[in-house]
Amino acid sequence: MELIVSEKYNAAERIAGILSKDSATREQVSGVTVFKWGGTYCMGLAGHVVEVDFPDEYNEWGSVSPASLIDAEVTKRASKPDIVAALNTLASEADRVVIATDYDREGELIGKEAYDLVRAVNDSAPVDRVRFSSLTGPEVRNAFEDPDEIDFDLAAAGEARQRIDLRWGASLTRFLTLASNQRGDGFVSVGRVQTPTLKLLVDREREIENFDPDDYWEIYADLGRTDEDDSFEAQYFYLNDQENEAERLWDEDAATAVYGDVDDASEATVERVDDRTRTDNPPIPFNTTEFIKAANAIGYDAKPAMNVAEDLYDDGYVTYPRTDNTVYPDDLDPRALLETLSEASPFEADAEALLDQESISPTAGETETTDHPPIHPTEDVPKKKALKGREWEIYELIVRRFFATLADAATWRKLRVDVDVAGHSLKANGSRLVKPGYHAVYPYYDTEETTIPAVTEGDALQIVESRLDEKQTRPPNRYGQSKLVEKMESLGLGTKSTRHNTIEKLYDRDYVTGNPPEPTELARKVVSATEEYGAHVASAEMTAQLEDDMTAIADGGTTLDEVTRSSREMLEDVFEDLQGARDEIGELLRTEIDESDSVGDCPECGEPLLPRQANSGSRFVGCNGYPDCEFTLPLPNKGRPHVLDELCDDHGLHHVKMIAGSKTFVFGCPRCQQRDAADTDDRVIGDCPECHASEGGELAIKRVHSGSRLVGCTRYPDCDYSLPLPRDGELEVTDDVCDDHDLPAVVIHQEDSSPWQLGCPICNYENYKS
DNA sequence: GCAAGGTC
Repeated sequence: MELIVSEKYNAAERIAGILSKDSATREQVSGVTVFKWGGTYCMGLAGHVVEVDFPDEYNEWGSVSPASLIDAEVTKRASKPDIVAALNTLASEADRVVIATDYDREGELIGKEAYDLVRAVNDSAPVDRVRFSSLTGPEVRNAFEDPDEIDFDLAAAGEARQRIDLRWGASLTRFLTLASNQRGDGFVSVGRVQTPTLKLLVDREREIENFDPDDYWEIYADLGRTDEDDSFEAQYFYLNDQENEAERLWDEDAATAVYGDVDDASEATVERVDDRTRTDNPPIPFNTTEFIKAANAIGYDAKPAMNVAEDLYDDGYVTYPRTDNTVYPDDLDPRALLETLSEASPFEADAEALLDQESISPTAGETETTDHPPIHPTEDVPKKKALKGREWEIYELIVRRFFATLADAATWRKLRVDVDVAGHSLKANGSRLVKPGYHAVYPYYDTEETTIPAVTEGDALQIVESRLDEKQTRPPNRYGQSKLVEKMESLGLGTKSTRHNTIEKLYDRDYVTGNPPEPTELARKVVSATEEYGAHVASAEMTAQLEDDMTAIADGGTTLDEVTRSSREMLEDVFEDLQGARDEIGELLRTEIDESDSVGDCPECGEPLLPRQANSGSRFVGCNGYPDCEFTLPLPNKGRPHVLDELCDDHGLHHVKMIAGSKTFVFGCPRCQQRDAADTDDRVIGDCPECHASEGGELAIKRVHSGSRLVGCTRYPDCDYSLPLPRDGELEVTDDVCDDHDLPAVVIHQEDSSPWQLGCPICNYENYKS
């Protein structure tokens, strides 16, 4: 039996289809769907199915020093047990195995991991490697006709990255977390990619804060021939020391002097008219970064944009969305694809217009890779109704980008008019789109025109109005998500598959808030601490050096052991500095965490109250003075607590929100909640329909630990009969008793709305269910 | 409870 192993399910399906001429059938092996034809099985992995980790005895953060991770053994364990089990089952029976993972470094490593799993159960079957850069018939058949071997050096390069990232990330994260006394999920996370990315944001924020604005002046005049309708705006300019044109005047006296002359004048003379055309070339094909950039421009954040693209890929409508490639492969036939799209609404007209062009020659970017093509639509075109609104919007963007890369260039007419006013020069620029070219099929760019009337040299124009604008230089903008992705790419931080996830991680770790992402106090402190004591991990240089080392390993110039050894020596040096400054670092991180996360002051000792998590997992608000002060307040266990700005009038404490995806809710003031929970304590309203007859259980209104309310049996947990109640609003139990269930009607009084007649809790629940 | 990289 022969076994083919690919990187993912979709690729396995395609390979099986191509090699079996669509005769392959599906089969379940250890709960995994695989493909079978003749004597061949083909299965897909899910990327890495094993992951690096330290042995179990290193799991205990409290009893193992972070520095001991520097020399700890790094092992591999199955992270996708069912897929590993399926691979084991098939590999043990195989006479030959073919590794068909993606054609890139990480694919080589994933293939080598599969090889190791195969060898563990089968030491004799030959293991070949095939490489193809697109999942098309000719490419795939060619690769299988001429198989190659696994490149163990290339895989070792990937393994070096895994080990170095784990050792640096885990040891430093534990060190900073323990030094700052963080518990629960409030850990202080550090890594080769996330920390330099965070530093980009923090550095920019520092620039913005330290920015010292300068005053400057600009002078404008509205010029016209006969009436104001015809007027256009011209701006004063001069040649500076470097003989370049400049518009900004830095000296107020000079500005006022020039403005005085312009304001006094009544006429301008046209000195020069420059009329030229400019070619506006169509954009390059979508790689992941270009796609995220374009999706950003129509309102999608990086991660949601990728999620939608991945869904479209899974449905077969677009090609693989994680790619660095900006050059269409030779086997893509744009004309054939256009013809398919020309039969699909609403693309008919645009596709046909492109087919009518004299020639169809796609644009190309600078990066050409071997793993996947640029993102483009497939031959399988969905109907608009078959997609959700967001999916269609992204799908249309991808289709139109494909169109744009095949379309002709646009042409702009650029008109520049220079005039003289009292010996000063002013200029006006007009632009008109004379040939829309690719803009006709790709309407996402700004094509606003500025018209200026036709004037000729020597014309005299009236000065309708003039202005002296006082302005100030402005700090740079924060990085938006797409700018950040671009910046990460240019620095080599992360990969096409991870950059959007890294940004998401910064939000999860409370390092950034808002959009564009703004670094929090904690983020600044973490960056400061790592810059000072663990410099290497805060700098993009670490990645650059790792890339060089990986290239050397792949080329055989050095070895995995050599590279990881010298990396460990560096990490040891970092830890020598860190250990000496442990208290300082702890103090630095702790004070800031207190300020940004504090619920308020402890009523018993005045220290800050902080959201905490006990070792049991239960959440509470605890006093920073612990163990000297043991004051606590309960919190729900569902979700992560987030301290809001809003303050409680009664207790002066901040309201707390519990972040739990779609179940996110505002818990409110923890002290009020504790008081209300005590007030509503088990008000009995009737008999339990489940167990009153046999055990005497009664129904009572309860507020449970999570903060929500319910009607439940007093014999809980022996009887778990319960009925839901709304979380918010004051509860009134009326004298109105339900004939069917012998329970009183309940009314909910909410602020800003009329009372909600809930009625008998059982009737209410039955209505709600139906 | 740690990283980054795959993919779902």
